[in-house]
Amino acid sequence: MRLFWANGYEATSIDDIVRATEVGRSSIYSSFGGKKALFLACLDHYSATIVAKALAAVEASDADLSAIETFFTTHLNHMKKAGTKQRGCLIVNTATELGRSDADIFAAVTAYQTRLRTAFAQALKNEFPSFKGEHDRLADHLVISAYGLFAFSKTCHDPAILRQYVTDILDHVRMSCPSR
Amino acid sequence: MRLFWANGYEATSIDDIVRATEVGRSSIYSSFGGKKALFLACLDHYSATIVAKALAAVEASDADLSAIETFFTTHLNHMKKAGTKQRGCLIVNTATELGRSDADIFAAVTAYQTRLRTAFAQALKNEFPSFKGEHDRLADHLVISAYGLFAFSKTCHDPAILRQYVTDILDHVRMSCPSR
DNA sequence: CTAATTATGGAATGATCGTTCCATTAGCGG
DNA sequence: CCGCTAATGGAACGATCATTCCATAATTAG
Repeated sequence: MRLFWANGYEATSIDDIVRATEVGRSSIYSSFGGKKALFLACLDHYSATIVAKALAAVEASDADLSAIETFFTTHLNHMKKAGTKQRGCLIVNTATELGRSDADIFAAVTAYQTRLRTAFAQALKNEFPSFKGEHDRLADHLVISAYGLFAFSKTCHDPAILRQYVTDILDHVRMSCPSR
Repeated sequence: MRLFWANGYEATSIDDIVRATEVGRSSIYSSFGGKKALFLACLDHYSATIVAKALAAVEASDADLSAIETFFTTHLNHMKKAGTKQRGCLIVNTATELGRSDADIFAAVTAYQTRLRTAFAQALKNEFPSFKGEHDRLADHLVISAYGLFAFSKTCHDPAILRQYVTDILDHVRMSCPSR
């Protein structure tokens, strides 16, 4: 998964994976069936581990705006630790690299988008119960902003710029809410 | 250029280019030297044509906020026309696919980022002359938002969502300015 | 018109791609 | 301990990758 995450789908070969792990080619093909199936399994595993951890607070039943803030700052910390070797987000990388060229991969990416959007929308509903009908719109805004943060961080990991962007997003959400 | 734009660097082979154009392999290698050099030339050409056209209003000496709006809505129209075959932005695609793995390509991507940021900052200075010191911060915000819009549009081209996002960004800029 | 130079189509090269095959090994029920 | 099934290491396959080479065609100079 780390190789796909760092280098992308096309740039990662089965040989790379065999070299990086202790498992042989035969085992990979008997377990997964092929490169695309292996990649789909990596997307699933990424969603079940990395995404699940990052979204844990947001997907909690009592999530509020601070949970959304946690989601973004969690990734800011990851980026700060990664230094010059930024991997961004595997799903966002996949979305921009492969787009809709493969139906199965596209479905996995869309599932991630929906998961993110749903979690954000629910947290916004908890935080701003009276803000009827605008939760989904704001959730979309947050999803696209997350895409921007991940894509941008692949080539610029200046913590000041990234942190400022997250602050701006959250300010924008607060400014859009009815309590102001 | 269109092939790199639509399919990415790794997924585009020299054979693909030979097949798609009327020019032979030999001519490509004698003119450019290799795949990477050809790709760098495509990045330059993209910047000189597509980016130049999209940024024309923003890079004008009298650019203001409406010029920035034009930049975003121009791309919204391109996306609407492209339908299900979204290419996004060649530079953003390159940034997320290759990141910092190649120094020359990274330099080209960084040049684009700087160009975008500088143009946005100047337009903001024209629009809000008294908004001292915050132009660069807002310009960074717009650059990352553009990245998000391009990356997101590769897998979701719902015009309503994309247009709403652009509207939200511009509202956010206006809300951040001192005239309110 | 001819000779020298440049440009180009297309075959050939070695490397690497994803995938398959097989011979060997390991695990295990009897 | 034996025989069977499952797992695995590694060679081999055809396809395709980026690149090079060469023989020919086009162009230009004299």
